[in-house]
Order: sequence, then C-alpha cells, then structure tokens
Amino acid sequence: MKYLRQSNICFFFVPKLTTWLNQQDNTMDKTTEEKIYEAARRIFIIKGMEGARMQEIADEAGMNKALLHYYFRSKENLFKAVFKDTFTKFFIKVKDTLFSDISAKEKLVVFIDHYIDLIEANPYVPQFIINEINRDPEVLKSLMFESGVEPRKILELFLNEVQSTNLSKLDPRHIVISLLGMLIFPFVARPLLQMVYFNDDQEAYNKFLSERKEIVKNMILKFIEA
Amino acid sequence: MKYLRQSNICFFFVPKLTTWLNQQDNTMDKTTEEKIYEAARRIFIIKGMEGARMQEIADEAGMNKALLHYYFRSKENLFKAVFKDTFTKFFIKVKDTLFSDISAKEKLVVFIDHYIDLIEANPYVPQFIINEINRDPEVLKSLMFESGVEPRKILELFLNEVQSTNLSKLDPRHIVISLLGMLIFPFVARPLLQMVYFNDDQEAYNKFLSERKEIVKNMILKFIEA
DNA sequence: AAATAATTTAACCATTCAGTTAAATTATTT
DNA sequence: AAATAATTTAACTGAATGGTTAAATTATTT
Repeated sequence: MKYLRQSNICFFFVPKLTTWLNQQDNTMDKTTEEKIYEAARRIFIIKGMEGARMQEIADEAGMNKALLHYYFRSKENLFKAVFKDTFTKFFIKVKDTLFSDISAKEKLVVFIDHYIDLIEANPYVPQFIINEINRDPEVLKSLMFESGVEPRKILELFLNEVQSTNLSKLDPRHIVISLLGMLIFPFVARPLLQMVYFNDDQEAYNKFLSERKEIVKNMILKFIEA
Repeated sequence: MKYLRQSNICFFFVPKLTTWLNQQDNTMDKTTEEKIYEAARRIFIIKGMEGARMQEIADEAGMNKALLHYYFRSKENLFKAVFKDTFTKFFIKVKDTLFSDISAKEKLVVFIDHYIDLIEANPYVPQFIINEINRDPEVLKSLMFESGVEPRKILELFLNEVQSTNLSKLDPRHIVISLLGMLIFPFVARPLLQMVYFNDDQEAYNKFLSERKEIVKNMILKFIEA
C-alpha cells in the first residue's frame, strides 16, 4: 500500500518493506522513493515549501514529476516528511545533550561542540526550521506530540539542574537563548554579515565561524561564572 | 509620470508631487499610493515576496488589484520599494549609532537600547530582511550602493575604534555578531522558543523579552572587560 | 463648459503550478 | 507462460496568479 505514510497520525519516511527485504537496495543504489525524498530535502531547505516547485524536485531527482505524487501523494506530504525528519535530527541532538548525565557546565560545552558541527554540516537548516515554524506554529505542536517530547519536561529538567548547581543568578533561559542566538545567527544571516563585516570575503567568514566554537564557549562560561 | 519610480537606478517610495503640493493630503487621509504601499508592507513582511498575493495586498488596501499595477507597475517593484524602505530604516539606526561621537562602550549600550526598541516595534522585520537577503544577496549590494553606505568604512571605523580603546582582545566582530544574535534571535525564533522554553506562554515570553535589554547589556559589558 | 488627464473598475488573458490519468513498461507472483 | 501488481511516462486538467485592457468615473486644466 503505497500511501501508508499519509496517515494523519504519522508522517515519517519509511523505506518500502520490499526494499528492506531486498538486501541489494542497501548497497550503492537508492530507491526511487529515497531519491525523491533527498532531492526534495535539498530543494525545500533552500527554497521552502512555497518557493519550491515539484518540477524542480523531479528534475533534481532525475525523474518524472508524477512519481512525486505516486510516492508521496502531495507536495504538502512530501514537505512534511522532509521537515519532520530534519527537525527531529536537530532536536534530538539538543535533547540528547540535555538529558545526558554530565554536569550542566559540561553540557553547555558539549552542546556547543555538537551544535556548531551540526549547523556547519547543515547551514541552511536552522532558517528552514525557523521559517516553517513561523509560517505554521501548529506544526511544532504536532511534532512535539508525535516525538513524545514534552517541552515542559525539558524546561523543568533544565531549570532544576541549573538551580541546584547555582551556576548563575540569571534565569537560565537567558543563557540558553543567548547561546542559541550566538550559535545560529551567524549562519542564518551569513550573506548580510559577510558583506557588512567581512568585505564579502567567504574565506574570512569561514575562518570567523571556525573560531566561534572556542569563543562562544568562553563567552558562555563567563556568563555563568557569577 | 506615474512610473518614474521604476527606473533601474533608483527604487524608493516618493509621494506624488501633487500630493506634496496639496497640503490636504498631509492630514488624516493618505493617498491611494500610500495605502497600497502600507498594505504591501504589512503583507510582504509576514509572507515574503513569494508568499504574498497581489489580490491579498489589494484586499488589505481596500481597493482594486489593477491599481497596484497602475502605481507600482509590478509585484517586484512594489516589493523592492517596501524592502528598501524597511531595510534603510533598520540599517540607518545601526549606522547612526556607529558613527556617533560617543565611546565604543557607550555606543554598545545605546545601540542595544535603540535596537531592542526598533525590533519590539517591528518584530517580523529582522526575519523579513534576512530572508530576502538570503534569497537574493545581490539586493544587498545594490542597496548599499544606492544608500552610499560602504561596508568597508563601517568595518574600518569599528575596528579602529575598538582597537584604539583596547576594549577587548577579541576580534570585535565576534562581539557585534554575538550581540546581534542575542538581540535578534529571540524575536526571529519566537514561536519555537516560546513553546519549548515558556510553555507557549505569551505573557511570560514578553516579560522575558523586556528583561533582555539589561541582561544583554550586562553580558556584552562582561565580554569586553578583558 | 469643454477638454484633458488621472484614477478606478470589472473582466479578461497567459502562464505557472500542483495534481491526475490512461497507457506503457517493468517487476513479481502464480 | 500468463496473470497480476508496481512503477513509470507523456499528456492533460483546473485553479491560482501576476499582469493587462477598455471603459467608466473623477479630478484637473484650459
């Protein structure tokens, strides 16, 4: 049943059962469906839901446009699969660090390391996620529900830990959100910042970004040493 | 000549000469053109160039869609007028603070005050500007050219001043970009942050934002006290 | 008052776009 | 081998969209 994934309950990318059983597909070749998905991901991340064209995705995948509908039923379904998968990858990283067993201070340092690596590997994704959630905040609610992640638990865990270790007198959300801003903003606003502050020099901006890991760590640790 | 503004050299919103001469138009009533422009601004800022519909802008202005073309010739011209005006307002604020006569330290404090006020009054504008520049980085080059602002001079002035006062051993761009991230990101990513960290409580998030002025000042001053 | 210009309107056009379909092809099952 | 199912394709449909136009209305000029 090719439209199983269009259930209103669950939007996620699942390779076909026959693909899974057929070990040959776990080699160099990807299925048609996977190719479509990955082409869609590349186009949607850059152009967003409304800017992307189904024909362009089909061209990127190297196949007929009707196949997109055959496998995913609609543009919206395809987009939701891409968004959910992408968001989950980013959010899981955050959540795993937060729920790990190390100290809050170590968590921040580890988080910065992992997060910058993640953004460097996917520089357009933060804006893609922010734009989509701003376009339709309900999508975030349904994602939280589906992933079983409760924002309140994240918040409580974080507040309790920071409070118990007395790291700082500040509301820790100021620290976290400042941290996120310092990490994400230079990637999201790159064309503007590169031109205004780096003479549109791509190499110089890359160097600037690579320096940020240590600098942001130092800044954050300075914040919390109250 | 109603299409004067479509010159390739200059895109800016100018009230009609007859409007200027006719003092009555400087009262409560706005011209048709101004109404279209402001409706376009409201729609473009929220939905962007591709998401906005000309019919929707016409509806927002309360008039026939053909009038949009009569006054602005095309969707793109209308958008450019809105973008240029909006960007200029934001950028002028930054530039004025930077070129003022006070010390670098005072500049940072004043900048934070002015900038948060500006963003609070126009919460969707930062993302609007970032999205458009990311969509078409060339638009920024032409805007810089038209406004006579040279990014290099901004950079040099800033670097020289920070260097001469020996505020910090850091490359000052790290400070400025961190500052911008801490200021802008909480507005740009509001739906996400509000849900994850504030239980989707709008009042709590507003309170959080109002606290940020002082907190960001303290953080920044801590950065530069080397 | 008449002529001219500017503004406004309803209706329309051409293109773009997501989505659909019948038929052909390929793969799988019996 | 034949039947059945899945996949793929070229062509098409209907809606949405930016843009245009002729005509009517209003404003301004002579």
